[in-house]
Amino acid sequence: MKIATFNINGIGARLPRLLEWLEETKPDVACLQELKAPDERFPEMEIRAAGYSAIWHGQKSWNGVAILAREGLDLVETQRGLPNDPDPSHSRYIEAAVGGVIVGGLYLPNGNPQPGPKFDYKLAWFEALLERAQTLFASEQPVVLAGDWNVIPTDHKDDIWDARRMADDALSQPESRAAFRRLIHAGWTDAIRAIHPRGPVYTFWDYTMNAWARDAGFRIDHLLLSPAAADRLADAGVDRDTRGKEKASDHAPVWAVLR
DNA sequence: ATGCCTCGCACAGCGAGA
Repeated sequence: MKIATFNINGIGARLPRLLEWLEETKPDVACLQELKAPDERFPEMEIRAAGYSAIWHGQKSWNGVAILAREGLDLVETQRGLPNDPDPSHSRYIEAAVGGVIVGGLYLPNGNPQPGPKFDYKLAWFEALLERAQTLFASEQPVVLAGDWNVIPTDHKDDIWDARRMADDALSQPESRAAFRRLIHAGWTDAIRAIHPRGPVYTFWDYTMNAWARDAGFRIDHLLLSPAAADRLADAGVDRDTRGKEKASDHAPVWAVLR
Protein backbone atom coordinates (compact mmCIF):
# COMPACT_ATOMS: atom_id res chain seq x y z
CA MET A 1 0.00 0.00 0.00
CA LYS A 2 1.42 3.35 -1.09
CA ILE A 3 0.67 6.24 1.28
CA ALA A 4 1.58 9.77 0.21
CA THR A 5 1.48 13.25 1.68
CA PHE A 6 1.31 16.42 -0.40
CA ASN A 7 1.04 20.03 0.74
CA ILE A 8 -0.76 21.35 -2.31
CA ASN A 9 -0.85 25.05 -1.32
CA GLY A 10 -4.43 25.74 -2.42
CA ILE A 11 -6.81 23.11 -3.81
CA GLY A 12 -8.34 25.79 -6.01
CA ALA A 13 -5.12 26.72 -7.76
CA ARG A 14 -3.64 23.22 -7.67
CA LEU A 15 -6.48 20.91 -8.72
CA PRO A 16 -5.13 20.20 -12.25
CA ARG A 17 -1.69 19.38 -10.83
CA LEU A 18 -3.23 17.24 -8.10
CA LEU A 19 -5.30 15.20 -10.56
CA GLU A 20 -2.28 14.78 -12.82
CA TRP A 21 -0.16 13.58 -9.89
CA LEU A 22 -2.83 11.08 -8.79
CA GLU A 23 -3.03 9.71 -12.33
CA GLU A 24 0.76 9.49 -12.70
CA THR A 25 1.74 8.05 -9.32
CA LYS A 26 -1.46 6.27 -8.22
CA PRO A 27 -1.08 6.41 -4.44
CA ASP A 28 -3.52 4.22 -2.51
CA VAL A 29 -3.86 6.89 0.16
CA ALA A 30 -3.02 10.60 -0.14
CA CYS A 31 -2.95 13.10 2.71
CA LEU A 32 -3.35 16.67 1.49
CA GLN A 33 -2.52 19.86 3.36
CA GLU A 34 -3.20 23.55 2.82
CA LEU A 35 -6.50 23.17 0.99
CA LYS A 36 -7.07 26.89 1.66
CA ALA A 37 -10.77 26.35 1.05
CA PRO A 38 -13.92 25.93 3.12
CA ASP A 39 -15.60 22.49 3.16
CA GLU A 40 -18.11 23.45 0.46
CA ARG A 41 -15.34 24.27 -2.01
CA PHE A 42 -13.69 20.85 -1.83
CA PRO A 43 -13.80 19.42 -5.40
CA GLU A 44 -15.39 16.13 -4.40
CA MET A 45 -16.73 15.34 -7.88
CA GLU A 46 -13.37 15.81 -9.62
CA ILE A 47 -11.58 13.74 -6.97
CA ARG A 48 -14.17 10.99 -7.27
CA ALA A 49 -13.90 11.05 -11.08
CA ALA A 50 -10.16 10.51 -10.63
CA GLY A 51 -10.94 7.30 -8.74
CA TYR A 52 -10.68 8.44 -5.12
CA SER A 53 -13.00 8.78 -2.18
CA ALA A 54 -12.16 11.52 0.30
CA ILE A 55 -12.73 13.03 3.70
CA TRP A 56 -11.77 16.62 4.33
CA HIS A 57 -11.57 19.25 7.04
CA GLY A 58 -11.57 22.62 5.33
CA GLN A 59 -11.20 26.23 6.39
CA LYS A 60 -11.64 29.50 4.53
CA SER A 61 -8.38 30.92 3.16
CA TRP A 62 -5.93 28.95 5.32
CA ASN A 63 -4.95 25.48 6.46
CA GLY A 64 -7.33 22.63 5.58
CA VAL A 65 -6.49 18.91 5.36
CA ALA A 66 -7.89 15.90 3.52
CA ILE A 67 -7.36 12.17 3.10
CA LEU A 68 -7.98 10.49 -0.27
CA ALA A 69 -8.32 6.74 -0.73
CA ARG A 70 -8.28 4.83 -3.99
CA GLU A 71 -11.56 3.25 -5.06
CA GLY A 72 -12.06 -0.11 -3.40
CA LEU A 73 -10.41 0.90 -0.12
CA ASP A 74 -12.74 1.65 2.77
CA LEU A 75 -12.04 5.09 4.23
CA VAL A 76 -13.44 5.49 7.73
CA GLU A 77 -12.84 8.75 9.59
CA THR A 78 -11.52 8.22 13.13
CA GLN A 79 -10.70 11.79 14.15
CA ARG A 80 -11.31 15.34 12.91
CA GLY A 81 -9.16 17.93 14.60
CA LEU A 82 -6.85 16.96 17.46
CA PRO A 83 -8.21 16.18 20.90
CA ASN A 84 -7.02 19.10 23.07
CA ASP A 85 -6.31 21.24 20.01
CA PRO A 86 -5.09 24.60 21.36
CA ASP A 87 -7.08 26.44 18.65
CA PRO A 88 -9.85 24.36 17.02
CA SER A 89 -10.56 27.18 14.54
CA HIS A 90 -7.51 25.94 12.58
CA SER A 91 -8.21 22.84 10.44
CA ARG A 92 -4.95 20.96 10.78
CA TYR A 93 -5.67 17.31 11.53
CA ILE A 94 -7.76 14.51 10.08
CA GLU A 95 -7.42 10.79 10.65
CA ALA A 96 -8.89 7.65 9.13
CA ALA A 97 -8.73 3.88 9.10
CA VAL A 98 -7.97 2.73 5.58
CA GLY A 99 -6.78 -0.65 4.33
CA GLY A 100 -6.04 -1.82 7.87
CA VAL A 101 -3.84 1.19 8.61
CA ILE A 102 -4.59 4.26 10.73
CA VAL A 103 -3.53 7.33 8.76
CA GLY A 104 -3.22 10.71 10.48
CA GLY A 105 -2.93 13.65 8.08
CA LEU A 106 -1.47 16.74 9.72
CA TYR A 107 -0.46 20.31 9.00
CA LEU A 108 1.70 21.54 11.84
CA PRO A 109 1.75 25.31 12.41
CA ASN A 110 4.63 27.14 10.76
CA GLY A 111 5.45 29.11 13.91
CA ASN A 112 7.09 32.18 12.38
CA PRO A 113 8.07 34.65 13.54
CA GLN A 114 9.86 33.24 16.53
CA PRO A 115 9.91 33.90 19.36
CA GLY A 116 6.30 34.99 19.73
CA PRO A 117 2.71 33.78 20.01
CA LYS A 118 2.79 31.92 16.69
CA PHE A 119 5.79 29.93 17.81
CA ASP A 120 4.12 29.22 21.17
CA TYR A 121 1.10 27.96 19.24
CA LYS A 122 3.31 25.70 17.16
CA LEU A 123 4.75 24.07 20.26
CA ALA A 124 1.34 23.80 21.95
CA TRP A 125 -0.11 22.14 18.85
CA PHE A 126 2.86 19.79 18.75
CA GLU A 127 2.13 18.77 22.36
CA ALA A 128 -1.47 17.92 21.44
CA LEU A 129 -0.18 15.88 18.49
CA LEU A 130 2.27 14.03 20.75
CA GLU A 131 -0.65 13.07 23.00
CA ARG A 132 -2.62 11.74 20.03
CA ALA A 133 0.48 9.92 18.76
CA GLN A 134 0.91 8.24 22.15
CA THR A 135 -2.70 7.01 22.10
CA LEU A 136 -2.27 5.63 18.58
CA PHE A 137 1.09 4.08 19.42
CA ALA A 138 -0.41 2.28 22.42
CA SER A 139 -3.05 0.71 20.15
CA GLU A 140 -0.23 -1.34 18.54
CA GLN A 141 -1.93 -0.96 15.17
CA PRO A 142 -0.06 0.06 12.03
CA VAL A 143 -0.19 3.86 12.10
CA VAL A 144 1.20 6.43 9.66
CA LEU A 145 1.38 10.08 10.68
CA ALA A 146 1.86 11.95 7.42
CA GLY A 147 1.95 15.60 6.57
CA ASP A 148 3.69 18.93 6.58
CA TRP A 149 5.44 18.95 9.95
CA ASN A 150 7.13 22.32 9.43
CA VAL A 151 10.22 20.92 11.14
CA ILE A 152 13.62 20.48 9.47
CA PRO A 153 14.92 17.55 11.55
CA THR A 154 18.63 18.46 11.47
CA ASP A 155 21.09 21.11 10.29
CA HIS A 156 22.76 18.52 8.07
CA LYS A 157 23.08 19.20 4.37
CA ASP A 158 20.95 16.08 3.87
CA ASP A 159 17.98 17.95 5.37
CA ILE A 160 18.69 21.58 4.39
CA TRP A 161 20.74 23.26 1.71
CA ASP A 162 22.07 26.00 4.00
CA ALA A 163 21.43 25.73 7.72
CA ARG A 164 22.74 29.23 8.41
CA ARG A 165 20.08 30.79 6.19
CA MET A 166 17.37 29.16 8.30
CA ALA A 167 19.00 29.44 11.72
CA ASP A 168 16.44 31.92 13.07
CA ASP A 169 13.46 30.27 11.41
CA ALA A 170 10.80 28.46 13.44
CA LEU A 171 11.35 25.38 11.25
CA SER A 172 14.82 24.75 12.61
CA GLN A 173 14.53 25.79 16.26
CA PRO A 174 15.75 23.37 18.94
CA GLU A 175 12.28 23.24 20.54
CA SER A 176 10.65 22.24 17.23
CA ARG A 177 13.30 19.59 16.65
CA ALA A 178 13.10 18.28 20.19
CA ALA A 179 9.36 17.67 19.82
CA PHE A 180 9.93 15.82 16.55
CA ARG A 181 12.75 13.79 18.10
CA ARG A 182 10.55 12.76 21.00
CA LEU A 183 8.45 10.79 18.53
CA ILE A 184 11.55 9.14 17.07
CA HIS A 185 12.80 8.26 20.55
CA ALA A 186 9.35 6.91 21.44
CA GLY A 187 9.68 4.42 18.59
CA TRP A 188 8.24 6.13 15.50
CA THR A 189 10.18 5.62 12.25
CA ASP A 190 10.98 8.45 9.83
CA ALA A 191 10.17 6.57 6.61
CA ILE A 192 12.42 8.63 4.33
CA ARG A 193 15.47 8.23 6.54
CA ALA A 194 14.81 4.52 7.08
CA ILE A 195 15.04 4.01 3.32
CA HIS A 196 17.53 6.79 2.51
CA PRO A 197 19.80 7.10 5.58
CA ARG A 198 22.17 9.51 3.81
CA GLY A 199 22.02 12.04 1.03
CA PRO A 200 19.94 15.16 0.46
CA VAL A 201 16.19 14.51 0.43
CA TYR A 202 14.29 17.79 0.17
CA THR A 203 10.53 18.21 0.07
CA PHE A 204 10.16 22.01 -0.12
CA TRP A 205 11.68 24.70 -2.31
CA ASP A 206 10.70 28.34 -1.83
CA TYR A 207 9.02 30.12 -4.75
CA THR A 208 11.51 32.97 -4.30
CA MET A 209 15.27 33.15 -4.67
CA ASN A 210 15.22 30.78 -7.66
CA ALA A 211 15.24 28.07 -5.01
CA TRP A 212 14.05 25.16 -7.17
CA ALA A 213 16.61 25.76 -9.93
CA ARG A 214 19.39 26.00 -7.31
CA ASP A 215 18.04 22.98 -5.38
CA ALA A 216 17.94 25.27 -2.34
CA GLY A 217 15.40 23.18 -0.45
CA PHE A 218 14.81 21.48 2.84
CA ARG A 219 12.93 18.51 4.30
CA ILE A 220 9.75 19.25 6.27
CA ASP A 221 7.18 16.79 4.90
CA HIS A 222 7.45 13.50 6.75
CA LEU A 223 5.78 10.12 7.22
CA LEU A 224 6.25 8.69 10.70
CA LEU A 225 5.49 4.99 11.11
CA SER A 226 4.47 3.10 14.22
CA PRO A 227 6.39 -0.18 14.79
CA ALA A 228 3.67 -2.31 13.18
CA ALA A 229 3.77 -0.04 10.11
CA ALA A 230 7.58 0.23 10.07
CA ASP A 231 7.85 -3.58 10.01
CA ARG A 232 6.09 -3.43 6.64
CA LEU A 233 8.07 -0.53 5.14
CA ALA A 234 9.29 -1.48 1.65
CA ASP A 235 10.17 1.85 0.03
CA ALA A 236 9.87 5.63 0.38
CA GLY A 237 10.65 8.65 -1.72
CA VAL A 238 9.87 12.14 -2.96
CA ASP A 239 8.13 12.94 -6.25
CA ARG A 240 10.58 15.70 -7.13
CA ASP A 241 9.33 16.04 -10.71
CA THR A 242 6.05 17.39 -9.38
CA ARG A 243 7.84 20.46 -8.00
CA GLY A 244 9.31 21.31 -11.39
CA LYS A 245 6.02 21.62 -13.26
CA GLU A 246 4.16 24.79 -14.21
CA LYS A 247 1.92 26.12 -11.45
CA ALA A 248 3.50 23.72 -8.96
CA SER A 249 3.07 23.78 -5.21
CA ASP A 250 6.19 24.81 -3.31
CA HIS A 251 6.13 21.32 -1.71
CA ALA A 252 6.73 18.00 -3.44
CA PRO A 253 4.76 14.85 -2.55
CA VAL A 254 6.42 12.35 -0.22
CA TRP A 255 5.40 8.67 -0.07
CA ALA A 256 6.02 5.34 1.62
CA VAL A 257 5.09 1.83 0.53
CA LEU A 258 3.96 -0.72 3.12
CA ARG A 259 3.99 -4.40 2.20
C1' DA B 1 18.02 43.88 6.25
C1' DT B 2 14.56 43.25 2.72
C1' DG B 3 12.32 41.29 -1.15
C1' DC B 4 12.56 37.91 -4.07
C1' DC B 5 6.99 34.37 -5.38
C1' DT B 6 2.33 32.46 -4.69
C1' DC B 7 -2.21 31.85 -2.62
C1' DG B 8 -6.90 33.46 -1.19
C1' DC B 9 -9.85 37.19 -0.80
C1' DA B 10 -11.88 40.36 -3.45
C1' DC B 11 -11.10 43.49 -6.91
C1' DA B 12 -6.26 46.71 -3.87
C1' DG B 13 -3.13 45.34 -1.67
C1' DC B 14 -2.45 42.55 2.40
C1' DG B 15 -1.77 38.46 5.59
C1' DA B 16 0.38 34.23 5.48
C1' DG B 17 3.36 30.93 3.98
C1' DA B 18 8.47 28.87 4.94
